[in-house]
Amino acid sequence: MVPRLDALCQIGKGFFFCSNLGWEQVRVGESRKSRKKKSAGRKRRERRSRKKKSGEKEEREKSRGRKAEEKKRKKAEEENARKKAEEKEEEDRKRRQIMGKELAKTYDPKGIEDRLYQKWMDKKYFHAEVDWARKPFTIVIPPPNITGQLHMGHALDNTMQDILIRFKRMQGYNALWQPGTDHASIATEVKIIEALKAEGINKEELGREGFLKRAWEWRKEYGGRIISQLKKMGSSCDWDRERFTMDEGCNKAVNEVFCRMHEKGWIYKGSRIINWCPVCNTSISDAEVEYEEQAGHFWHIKYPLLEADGKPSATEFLEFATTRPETMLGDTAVAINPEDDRYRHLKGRKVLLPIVNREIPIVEDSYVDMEFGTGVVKITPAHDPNDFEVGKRHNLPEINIMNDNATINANGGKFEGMDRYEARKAIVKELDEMGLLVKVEDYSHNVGVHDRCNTTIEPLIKKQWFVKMDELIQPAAEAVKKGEIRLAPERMEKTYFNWTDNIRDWCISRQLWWGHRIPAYYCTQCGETVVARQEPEVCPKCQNKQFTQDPDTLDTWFSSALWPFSTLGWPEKTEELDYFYPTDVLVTGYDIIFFWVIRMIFSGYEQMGEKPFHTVLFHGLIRDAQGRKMSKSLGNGIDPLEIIDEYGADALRLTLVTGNAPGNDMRFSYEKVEANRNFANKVWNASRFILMNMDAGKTGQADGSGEAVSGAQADRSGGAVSAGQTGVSAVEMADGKQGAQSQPMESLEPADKWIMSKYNRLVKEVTENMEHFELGIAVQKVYDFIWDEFCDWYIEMVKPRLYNSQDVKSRTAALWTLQKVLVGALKLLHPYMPFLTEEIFCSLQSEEESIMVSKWPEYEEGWNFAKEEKDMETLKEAVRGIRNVRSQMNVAPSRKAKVYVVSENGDIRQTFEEGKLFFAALAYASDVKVQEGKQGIEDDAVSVMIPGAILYIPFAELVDIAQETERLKKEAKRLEGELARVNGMLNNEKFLSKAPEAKIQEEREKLEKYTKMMEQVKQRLEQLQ
RNA sequence: GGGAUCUUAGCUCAGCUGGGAGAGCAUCUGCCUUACAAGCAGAGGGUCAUAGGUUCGAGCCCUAUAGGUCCCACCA
Repeated sequence: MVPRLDALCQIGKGFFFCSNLGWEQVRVGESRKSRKKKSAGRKRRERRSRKKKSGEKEEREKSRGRKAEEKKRKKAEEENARKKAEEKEEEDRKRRQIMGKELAKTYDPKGIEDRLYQKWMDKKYFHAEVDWARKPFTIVIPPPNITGQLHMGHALDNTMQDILIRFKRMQGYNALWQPGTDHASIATEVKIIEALKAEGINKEELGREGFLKRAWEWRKEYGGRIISQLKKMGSSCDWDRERFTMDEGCNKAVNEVFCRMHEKGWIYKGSRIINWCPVCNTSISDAEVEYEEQAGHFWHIKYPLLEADGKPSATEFLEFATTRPETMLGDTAVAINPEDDRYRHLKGRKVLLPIVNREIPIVEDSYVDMEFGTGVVKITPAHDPNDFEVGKRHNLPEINIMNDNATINANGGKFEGMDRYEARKAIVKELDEMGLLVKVEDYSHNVGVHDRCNTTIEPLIKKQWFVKMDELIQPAAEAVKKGEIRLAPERMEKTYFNWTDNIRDWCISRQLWWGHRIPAYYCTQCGETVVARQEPEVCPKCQNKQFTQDPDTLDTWFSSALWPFSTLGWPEKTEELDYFYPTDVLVTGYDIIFFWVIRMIFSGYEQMGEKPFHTVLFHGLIRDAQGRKMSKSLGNGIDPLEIIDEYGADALRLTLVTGNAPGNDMRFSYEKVEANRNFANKVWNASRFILMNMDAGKTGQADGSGEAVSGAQADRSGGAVSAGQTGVSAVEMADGKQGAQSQPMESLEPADKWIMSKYNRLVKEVTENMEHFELGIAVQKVYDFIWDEFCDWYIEMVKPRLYNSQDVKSRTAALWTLQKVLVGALKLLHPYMPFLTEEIFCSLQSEEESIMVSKWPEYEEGWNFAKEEKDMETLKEAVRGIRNVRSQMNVAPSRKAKVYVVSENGDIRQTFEEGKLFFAALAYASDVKVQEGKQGIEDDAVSVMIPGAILYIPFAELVDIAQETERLKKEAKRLEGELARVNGMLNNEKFLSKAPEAKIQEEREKLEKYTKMMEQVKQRLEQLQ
């Protein structure tokens, strides 16, 4: 039966509830209050219908945009200037439509994001050209795989890079973010093979040529996907410079490096034991092997000792245990520790390898651990890395018993053709029958698997190309030791040194087709190997003219290692290379320190003679809400694009970089994104408020869209007098375009100076944090400033001034400050939330065409106002105190009450006088009386203590004297505690003699403050009695 | 086996060089106050894993212990 309406079905991660209203998605495991749920559902419905409308509008806007584009092209040369103005006007108009009207009460990133990104692209803001007059700042992108889809890891990585690059760009650096993609040799090849399989084609049938053709087609089809996804994130990469690890230039770089290192003797071909993946049919490097705990068995086996007459003993055996009995086919010795007394008598004797019937020696090697098992080890040099070493030391033969697909080869005698696990069974069975199997234990051990396909790797001896590491690694280790390259967080250095100190030669050849072909050529006649940049013409040995190229390709990380300079044009001597290299910061996950970071560093030093970057900024993994790794197999991955679609790119970006220390893993949750989306909305609304008040002045004037003002505005601008005079932008004022108002300082009120002072310090701190790569801390400060200080306090303080059309000067100063601080805060926020900030910025002012190329705010000594800061804190404390008391007594905000401020301190009285207007509004006061004594105040008024003043609120019918006394006693107790603490410190001679003077002074001031307050409380208590 | 890291409010985590414990979410109370209910105002909630030590002073530095996570090496 086909489910109709109201059917519940599961698709992907979420449940979709199908009703005749449409589809609603409710996330699993979400616990919400039903009230909230309902309202959220309503909201969603509203949003949907809104979306629909704006979708239509978008279409209209788009087609309008297209027409404008065409016109633009025609008139381009002659009317450039005029058109620019027109464009701007059009943009402003659109924006006003969105922001000014009631329907835009919430920030909707849809439509805005794509439009702005297109604008940035059109204006070429991302593009960087060599310019010696300016300082460069360069980041090379960790090239995403062409097989890839954007996942949360990319999202984090690229957000961090974009934040840094936008920050530096605004600071005036010539910022280049060099983008590109990685051919990802094995990962891509595996995927193509899968795709071919689905078509019933196998790789060998297709042949190398055909396969590569397919691979390039693949690249064409999927290579661009992740790029377009990065654009959705807002990444400001210089797309004109996009590169690919297998493009012509990178190819050239790879060949050049290979040849140079070969000439130096640092690349060599040799027979070594390597990690072989029998499924991918290729060798892989040590770094590509992962260890997995697997339940297996421990087979205890004994080999008979050989008697003097060459016959196997029936009584003497050598017993040992193994996890891979099948490898016995390749055993060429049995080893004991030379110190082992138990086997002293066996030195020099031989054992008979059963089944194979091969005589093999007993060798002595300190590698054998006497404590472990029986202290006897079978030695299979061809199939175990340790045994290989032992074999080399004792000149043992290496017998390879396996084919490349992990079946037994001819050396395995009758087991030939069997799979390794089949052979294992058969051999164990046979040994058991021969009475040579002592016992079988369950055993859990680590098994090496290929990180790409999870196949158990097989150590094999193969001829492969290697990079000799011991010398190459030295400058790389030194660089970090000396601090020439800084790893952040610092602890990553230990991981780094762990690798440099234990480096082994790097196996770089892969038996794959998709990748850089090794530039080694073999003479078809004499077999001579020639490594050259191009195919040689004649064999230097036998003059033959025919060659075959080495069929192998290079490890994919070989080309990635050259990325910081190959993308800038190396090996050509380009100006870019001169100018942008060394790059500045590399941002990446700590999981590829070994794969990539170290290899870039030694390649940089070796090829360029210089570091590739001065700082590596590491980030952690993004986990799911339960703390699990996001993975395909678990199906717990969250698609960043879905998040962008629902909450906007800015909210996602902010989520990824806040509340998380550098290098630490992070749990991803929808709640966090939601909170940040809410912040975007907060910024949007604060801006909308300011914009409305600016526009209030302009309505009725030139602005044609003036009739669309909201009700709120209409109410306020009722007095047409003020309007025309106060419609002023911050930029206009700051630039002195408003005559006398060009010196706003004089007209600023204490509240204005307070927020300016706070803002000024914010600029300083945020800039410092960002320069130290403390991205999370920096944005947290901006967030707190905007929400807590600017919105919750300053905007509220200033409202009465904005609504009062009589005092033009005061209103103008408030507007100027609002705009100045908002624009500044938006700039600080821009690297994190580029879309939102750009959209608002362009609406707020008409001078600069984009926030992303505007100037980063600077700290200014002249904007510090210590006195105003202190005074405002006093007022805030008074407001909080009153709100607190009212809340405790359950007084509705609509019920205003008179407030008396009593203080003997003239300065404090003045502060309250000056702030009277907003103080009354914030403290729900019908009237504020500031006085020295307590004349006219009823005894039963509620009192609030702040340092230096007592506030009285006469709430006669509400006040319960007993309750009030109780409250004051509580306060007294709290103060008592504080006083005890401060006195404890100040009476401690050691503290006085050793603590810094500033700290002592601080405590003294506190003592004074608390003492005063204590007096006030006591006084008041007496009055109440 | 070697190393790193974490343990802070009910949950997720900040807390930079030691100087009176913070945020978001959740909870409770009151508010549709003319920017924002995706909001406003207020409140509750923590022996900063445990035990020692250094210091006038420790969430922060040192040592040990317990538990979690991760990396490296690898057990034949």
